[in-house]
Amino acid sequence: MSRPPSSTRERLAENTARLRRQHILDAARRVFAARGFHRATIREIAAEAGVSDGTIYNVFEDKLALLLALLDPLGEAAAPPPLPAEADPTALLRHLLRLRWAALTPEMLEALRVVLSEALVDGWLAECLLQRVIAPVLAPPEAPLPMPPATLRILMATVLGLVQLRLLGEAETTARWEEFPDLIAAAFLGRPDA
Amino acid sequence: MSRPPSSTRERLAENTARLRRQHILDAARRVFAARGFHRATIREIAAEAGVSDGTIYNVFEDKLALLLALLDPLGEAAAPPPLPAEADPTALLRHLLRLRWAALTPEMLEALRVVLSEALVDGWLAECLLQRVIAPVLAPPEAPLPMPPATLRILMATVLGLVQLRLLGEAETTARWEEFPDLIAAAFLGRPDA
Amino acid sequence: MSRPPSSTRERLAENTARLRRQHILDAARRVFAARGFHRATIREIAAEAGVSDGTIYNVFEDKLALLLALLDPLGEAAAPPPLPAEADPTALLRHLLRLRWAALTPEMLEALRVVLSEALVDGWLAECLLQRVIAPVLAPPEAPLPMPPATLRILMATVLGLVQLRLLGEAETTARWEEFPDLIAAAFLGRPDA
Amino acid sequence: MSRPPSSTRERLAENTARLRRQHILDAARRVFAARGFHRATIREIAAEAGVSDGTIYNVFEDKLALLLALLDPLGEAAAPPPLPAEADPTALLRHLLRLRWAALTPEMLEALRVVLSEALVDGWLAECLLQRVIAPVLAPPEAPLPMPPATLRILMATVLGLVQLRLLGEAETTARWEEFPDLIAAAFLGRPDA
DNA sequence: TATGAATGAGCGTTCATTCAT
DNA sequence: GATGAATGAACGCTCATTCAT
Repeated sequence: MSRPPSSTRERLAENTARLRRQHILDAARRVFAARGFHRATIREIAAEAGVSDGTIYNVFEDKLALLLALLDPLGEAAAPPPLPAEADPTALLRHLLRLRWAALTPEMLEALRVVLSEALVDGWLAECLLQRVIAPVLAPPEAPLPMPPATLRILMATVLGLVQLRLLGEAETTARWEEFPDLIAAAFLGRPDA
Repeated sequence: MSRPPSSTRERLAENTARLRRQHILDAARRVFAARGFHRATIREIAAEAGVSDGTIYNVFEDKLALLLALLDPLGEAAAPPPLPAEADPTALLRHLLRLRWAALTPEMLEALRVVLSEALVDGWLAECLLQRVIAPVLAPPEAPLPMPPATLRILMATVLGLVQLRLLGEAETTARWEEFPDLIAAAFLGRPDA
Repeated sequence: MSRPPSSTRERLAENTARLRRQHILDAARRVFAARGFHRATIREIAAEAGVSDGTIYNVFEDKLALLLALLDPLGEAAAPPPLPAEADPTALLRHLLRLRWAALTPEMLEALRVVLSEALVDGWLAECLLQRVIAPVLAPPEAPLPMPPATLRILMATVLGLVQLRLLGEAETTARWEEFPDLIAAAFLGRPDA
Repeated sequence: MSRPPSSTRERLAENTARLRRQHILDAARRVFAARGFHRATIREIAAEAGVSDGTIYNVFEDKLALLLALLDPLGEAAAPPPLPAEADPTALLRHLLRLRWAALTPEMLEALRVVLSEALVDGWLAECLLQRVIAPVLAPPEAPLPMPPATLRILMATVLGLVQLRLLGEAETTARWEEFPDLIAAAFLGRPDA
């Protein structure tokens, strides 16, 4: 009855579906971050996304699936991009930290807020978080900066803890957020002049 | 039945009340830690404490008040005990960290689990946590180890992040938990040969 | 603070609980019979019973438990009372059928309506119905009237079918309801003068 | 693309429509029988029929119309076929019952399962069932076997009750299903020596 | 005409809180 | 005080039905 050949039509529908999915997911991330996983209601998320309750269930299995879907971009952020051939370990660490910092967009922080919150009291989600987000950082396929496991944990903990302080709204942490990559690198390896 | 309450009886009643309050609070901490604040029900907590639902409301305003009450021992732990007159900054930092570690009893970790989880998504609780627990550490009345604010945040974040990793069940962090005070001190100030 | 010793108080509470349970069950039977199991809502039943939704769940596990509880009086009705020492098989059969008929009170018919309706499309409920209601009739501990199994089924089916016709509102069946015990007995064994 | 519809094409389309209708109805019967009217979803029926949800609504008004449509073949089965000129009433009754039994195909039993289930709790459907299926049996245009109305009800009830016992899964009834026409005839009219 | 995503009313159920005893 | 049954608002989720394509 209409012109477009099925493959075009199909691709259009697929695209629409992907957009709708992302649209709902964005709404979920915002509402979850603002209210927490349990206080957020499906109706709120649906309203934020401009769809009806039922539509969410056409795309996601249930409320928990919305939360799990927020993990995906977190995992992708763990992939180490470029990789400069730096000689100086401090400069290399600083570079790596800046990359991490660049990945910590407001959206990412919103997602982390709710995922961390829930993972603290949900063992299964904690495991997902560890395997899909934290493990790739702790054991990268080709670590450019060799480091003993415990030190790696300490470094990871520092980043994680600063994210936490910022999410809690600690004033100084928020105000000087951009300085931390350099400061951490200096605190850990640096101070050649100290 | 008898009117004139003796002071002994009053003191007894007061003691009983305090005990009951602590008893309920212990139960709340355990149940909150095991199930999370929202999944935990007043009924579960009452059962764990061996009292009836209504009794909890004789002692606490509402469910949130139970959570807030868990903050108190956290705040007390921030008070810096003894204080040795150490000359070596690394040894001093190590000592301070060991004190923190000693304060992180299983009960404290249980309380942190639920308080951190909820504070991430409840601004008001986050503020309470910052003022009553984190601020005392970040700006101790008499800092024995002078440190710029940002560095203090980094140190705090490292501890907080390790607590988080442990609460998430990260294997290596849990296994080597006791080593971290020394490792952190070494990572931050150590390297006498660097 | 009050007079009645605990055993009296307990007995009172127990009695109240039993009454409330029966009250809710009566309401459920009426609403289920009028609307069917699935169309009936917990809210309707609660309103009919004059309690709130939640109260029903203090007494019954879930909606299905209300339906299952309707089976109990049906099972009790199967117990064969007195037992006259009749010589004439037709008279004995007539007597047994009259007993069955007497058990088919309006309340019993309401319960049968919804239980039969649901058992037809729910294998598990059908099994419950067979074991708890139908089996005791088909294989009574001491059958006063020896009968081959197939004949017993036919007799049972006749009763069941008449109940069904009446529940469907078949006019003639409803109008002459009271005559059926005698008519069935005559049709099966009787006609000494035919 | 071409306007003038040939009568052949029209007939083809009509045939297709009839086939699709029957196809959907078969699927509905199977799904209704397996899950019950209310538990069955339009989506399940559509999947079973291999069409989409919307297509069902092109053919049937709504979900209830699917159930009503299941009544039609039940009514047709009531039409008395051949009719042998038997002299012996028992043989005649046996013959009639065998005809009924032959009509009780698995498909017919599936339809009866859901129609009886729903008619028990839906007065309007019960009326349809009585008028279109039961009445033709109770008052056949030319009754070959004269019988008083109450006896006719008893006979009908016996058949209906056996169908019910079988649908409930009563083991003996299912196992000896084929014997019942003869057994009923014998029980009602038999016993030449009585 | 066939499709299947969108809709949203309405369901069963939970649980913090109250209050008569 | 202590109790625990009663409450009812609010939740996650379902699914008959519609309608743009």
